[in-house]
Amino acid sequence: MVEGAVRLLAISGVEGTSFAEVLAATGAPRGSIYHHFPGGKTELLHAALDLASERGLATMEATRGQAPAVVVARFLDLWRELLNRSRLSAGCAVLAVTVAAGDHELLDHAGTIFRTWADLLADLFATSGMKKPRARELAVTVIAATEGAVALSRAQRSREPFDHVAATLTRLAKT
Amino acid sequence: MVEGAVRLLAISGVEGTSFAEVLAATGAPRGSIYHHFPGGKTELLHAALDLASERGLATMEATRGQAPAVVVARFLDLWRELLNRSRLSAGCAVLAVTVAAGDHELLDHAGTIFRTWADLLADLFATSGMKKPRARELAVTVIAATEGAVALSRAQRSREPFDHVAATLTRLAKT
DNA sequence: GTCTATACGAAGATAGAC
DNA sequence: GTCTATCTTCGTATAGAC
Repeated sequence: MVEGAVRLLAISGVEGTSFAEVLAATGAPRGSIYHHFPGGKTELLHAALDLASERGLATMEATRGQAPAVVVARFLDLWRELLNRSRLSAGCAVLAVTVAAGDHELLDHAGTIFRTWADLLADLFATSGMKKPRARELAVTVIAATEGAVALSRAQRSREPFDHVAATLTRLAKT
Repeated sequence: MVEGAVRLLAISGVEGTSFAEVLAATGAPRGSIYHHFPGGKTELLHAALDLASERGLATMEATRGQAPAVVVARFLDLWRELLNRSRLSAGCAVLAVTVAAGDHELLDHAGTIFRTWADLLADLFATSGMKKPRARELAVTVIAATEGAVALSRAQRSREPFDHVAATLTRLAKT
């Protein structure tokens, strides 16, 4: 169910992620929503954010010890695969929550996730010998540019924006 | 009223941009909504997108003839001012529509706007003598990275992400 | 735990008076 | 053109049976 919420967030945004849609997409039993999520939709969204966050972190962590260019390439792969699998119809669930922002705590949660991602990326870069200020700047840029690129590619139904950004980020990571 | 819709989109997203909110924020008369917008909320959102698009284009066009670094700096100023004025609570209205995506036509409209922005930016770069492939790649990267940076700064309630991205983009435009 | 039924409110949209 | 009132739909949330 949380899995379904992440998928729906990426495709339809927060308002498209209603219980009815989640149930229809996952086949989960209607009667047990408030048994598992006493906090209702807000709690479901928090759980979805945590799941999306975990996946990003795990993918990045798997590249520890490798060169910055490899780390960046793997990060880009993650999003390229999302675009390909969904045929350009899915974006980032965390960004969806950020932009919808019905609730300050949800916005904070999304902000914390972005920060955690940047912390990990910067750490991975620094582990490869990159100086810390530059590692942090590159980490933040990679995340921001990729998030924007995924959104643009989705809106334009073309991978052109993503590919241009990926090329630029790859170059940045190598120099 | 369209003006108010743009503001609300940037702050609260599509679901937060209800007629009630728009009216409360603008003082517009309730009875005339469907007189001016027979198409209802969808039409209002399209109008808001057009207004947001125009503003971006006008700001960029004003830098025609100047060096790429100046064009990029002015583009970044636009968004930095938005973050500052709103005390990090506003984002991009076009991105808000992109992510909410209740309607395919709205998504297409948002995509067209991003493409138009990129076309203009690339043209401005090329006018300064930059080779066309690089001009296009830089244009797309500037837009994607800036959109992502604004979203991240809003979520984290910190201008750090934006400032890092701005520094990187400024460097890219100079080389 | 999961079901059905239902209460409650919010938001989009319409009708008709002025 | 703008007003008030109202209708409908939908989504969240709750209650109580099984």
